[in-house]
Amino acid sequence: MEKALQYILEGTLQNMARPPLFDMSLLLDAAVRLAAEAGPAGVTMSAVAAAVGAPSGSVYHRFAGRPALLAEVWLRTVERFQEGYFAALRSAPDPHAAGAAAARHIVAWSRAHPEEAALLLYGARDFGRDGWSAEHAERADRGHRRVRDAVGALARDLGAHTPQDTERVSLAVIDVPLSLVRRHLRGGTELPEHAEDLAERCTAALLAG
Amino acid sequence: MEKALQYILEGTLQNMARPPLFDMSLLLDAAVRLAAEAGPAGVTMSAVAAAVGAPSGSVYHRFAGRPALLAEVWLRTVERFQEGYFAALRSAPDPHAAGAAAARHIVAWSRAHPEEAALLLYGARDFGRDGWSAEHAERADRGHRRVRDAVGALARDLGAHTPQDTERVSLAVIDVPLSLVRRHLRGGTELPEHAEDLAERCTAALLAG
DNA sequence: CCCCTTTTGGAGAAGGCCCTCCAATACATT
DNA sequence: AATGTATTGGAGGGCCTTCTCCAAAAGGGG
Repeated sequence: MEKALQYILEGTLQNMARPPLFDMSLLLDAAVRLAAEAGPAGVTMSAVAAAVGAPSGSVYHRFAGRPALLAEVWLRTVERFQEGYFAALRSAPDPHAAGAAAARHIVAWSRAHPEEAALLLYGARDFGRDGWSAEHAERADRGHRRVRDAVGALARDLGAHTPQDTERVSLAVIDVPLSLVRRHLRGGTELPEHAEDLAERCTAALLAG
Repeated sequence: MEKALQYILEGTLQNMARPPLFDMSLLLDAAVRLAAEAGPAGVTMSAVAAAVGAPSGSVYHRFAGRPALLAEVWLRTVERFQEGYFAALRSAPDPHAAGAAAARHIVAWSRAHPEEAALLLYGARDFGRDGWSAEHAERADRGHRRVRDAVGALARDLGAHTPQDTERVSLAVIDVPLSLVRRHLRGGTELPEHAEDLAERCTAALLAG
């Protein structure tokens, strides 16, 4: 009865069907693992299937093709990250405090989700963005705009006037913390305990200077 | 006669042979172009051959295989970049001035060599470093150590004591300027005129703070 | 117990890529 | 002109990947 309700909510009226053994999130989890290990090139349809023990048909049942799979794994990761990132950016009325929270969030989230963070260090282009469907491209654009607007608002709160000022704020609250993460993830070492402190300090220096 | 001298200097004694139509640097140039367009995955042996109109045999005559080609294109690019980078780091006795020069060099070099700069935004791992020969791995290690030592020396001149201080200096003179380049190269826009100024300013803020 | 639907399980075609191999070639020297 | 050598030019095998297709399976609802 509860299952039925769930199916109705999802739009599946009529009769019930065989429950999935390999659902979308399971396949995406495997794709994340593969991408973290060997980069986007390692995310092949057959590798994902093999990673979860599924036949290739099941992968194609969930995703229209490799471009769709790459788009979904990239977008899910970015959107999961952004969820907390926007919250951090709005966590304080003082823009300096908000910037510090944003910087800490990037480092803390990457420490908690190292494999997904490894994905963020690539770009949508590396995940075949040029071949994505219009819907996937639109999702990516929407996320991109949201970040741009949020950082732009922060820059205004900080008294930024020129495009250079805005770019400096972007570097401070996005690129510098990400660089810190990249430095350790690429080096194979874990993020040290003080990484959040260092990120916050660098961000503050950039916002001030 | 001059050719003979050149051959002798290169160690080719004995008889002269057919001059190459597709030499190593020509093939590497094509590989750089391909990597800038489609990432390391786009650098296939057949794509490089097709890009210069050579038969695949000529590519294999120069490179033992795809891992060797990827290693050479990566190492040549990194070493070309480092050449000027070390000079900039040593261009002034004052460490703040040296850091500023280093930051400006990263941006200026990337503007002058956008395709090679696009390579630098990846990592050796993306170019298959795990499968490189011992010689190629050693070349990569040597370059890595030289950078580490040079930045470490700069950090000492700046009075850095803790590992965090050194890491902050690395961020200032390497990662922040690179992030600025990445931001524009990935966005498809050219580096603006003021990019060097912005990089220098950000680096100075990080070195101070 | 039967029905309906989704999902599984896997075979196989098509195409791309890595790499090998070898005869033909072109050229500086003698 | 003859020689010796590095290089070209390209055919082809083996492997991996993407993608299609379809019969069999599985399970909730009537």
